[in-house]
Amino acid sequence: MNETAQQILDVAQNLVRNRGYSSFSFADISEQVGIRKASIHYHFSSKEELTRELVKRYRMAFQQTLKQIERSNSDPQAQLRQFLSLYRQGLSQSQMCLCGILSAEMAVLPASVQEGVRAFFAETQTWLQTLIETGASTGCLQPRLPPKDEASLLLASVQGAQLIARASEASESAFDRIADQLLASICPTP
Amino acid sequence: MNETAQQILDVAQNLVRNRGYSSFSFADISEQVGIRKASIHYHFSSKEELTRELVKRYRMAFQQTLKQIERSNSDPQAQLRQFLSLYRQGLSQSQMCLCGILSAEMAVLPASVQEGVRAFFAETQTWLQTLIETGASTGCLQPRLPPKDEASLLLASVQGAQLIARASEASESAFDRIADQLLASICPTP
DNA sequence: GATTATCTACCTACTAGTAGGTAGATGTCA
DNA sequence: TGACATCTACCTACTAGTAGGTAGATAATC
Repeated sequence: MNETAQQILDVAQNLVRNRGYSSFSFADISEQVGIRKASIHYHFSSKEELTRELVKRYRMAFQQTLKQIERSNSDPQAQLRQFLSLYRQGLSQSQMCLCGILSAEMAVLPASVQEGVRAFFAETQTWLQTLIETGASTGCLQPRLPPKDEASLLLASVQGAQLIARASEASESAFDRIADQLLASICPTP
Repeated sequence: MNETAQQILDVAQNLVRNRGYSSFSFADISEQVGIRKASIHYHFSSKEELTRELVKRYRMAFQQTLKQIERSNSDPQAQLRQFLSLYRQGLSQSQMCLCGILSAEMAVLPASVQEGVRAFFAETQTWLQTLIETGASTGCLQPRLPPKDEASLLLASVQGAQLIARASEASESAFDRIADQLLASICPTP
């Protein structure tokens, strides 16, 4: 994948995270990248393929980030905090998670893209679940729900926060207090 | 507003809650209602007006439901439980809240529709906040966050749960456990 | 080294199809 | 007769995608 293809994906990612799948067009991309609409088809044969590659790249980058979080924090509590800050970042740019906004449009996505989105959520939920299980076994964390449900709650909360941020003044500071509360609810009470 | 207009809104609401604003068309509505595409324009001059009316009707119905919840439960805790069950219902039909899915597409909505969506979130958050404040003052509830933040957390969680339900197997039973946990976190510990 | 062929990355010009929307005729009641 | 509701037939603007071509870099052959 060459530089132009990467640039196309970069632009597409911004467009999707702002407007969604149905509302981004080859014309939009062509304008921002500075090549003709038809030339996009040289790099990606269809909108489906482009979006499939976009989700694939996003998933890989996200997994890399999660691995990075693991490496730089031995403490599960700190890892969780850093995970939450990932979503706070998106929120502060009023951008949703790519797979979050795609999830809202699930019904109109090509099957192959749906698959990628589902995989993203499975991966992310598994990572959170494992983290919580590890933390629970060492006593760093004290989940009140089964780790799987605790992971669901965390994921739903951060995705929901990004979603409603576009329509309510759920400010960044509110996100911070909510994140603290979410953390507190699975950390051992001192 | 006559019967046909109501029927158009009914169909439109289902379409939007499944596919979103950009992906529903007059052709879809015409097919399901059984009238010609052009005839829709007799009832609603534009897509913008149709969606504006749709959001307006949804907000009014939602406020009515909230009032109904107040009337049938004196206990704030029970009211909260019923509010959560409202969102569980949507989830079990894999339908998002109308304003939830519209929020994801905020950037491409006509200004007048954006306004309605923002109003919905303001109203709903206010209702939750007032409920929590009332519960706190009578001791029925013991919020750990400022009522406003607690309301944000609840709203973000239920909206997020509906969002990710489309792409992950966050089952209804998971929602129930999460709802219980959310309730437990603002109820006095016995 | 020059010729030939192939490949890369783009272009212009077009297609079929769909979007929301409009004008004006037609039917259907009270 | 007149208001209401729906129709046919159309429009413009835009969508993803295609056909066919081109300049220039790269590789293969003589």
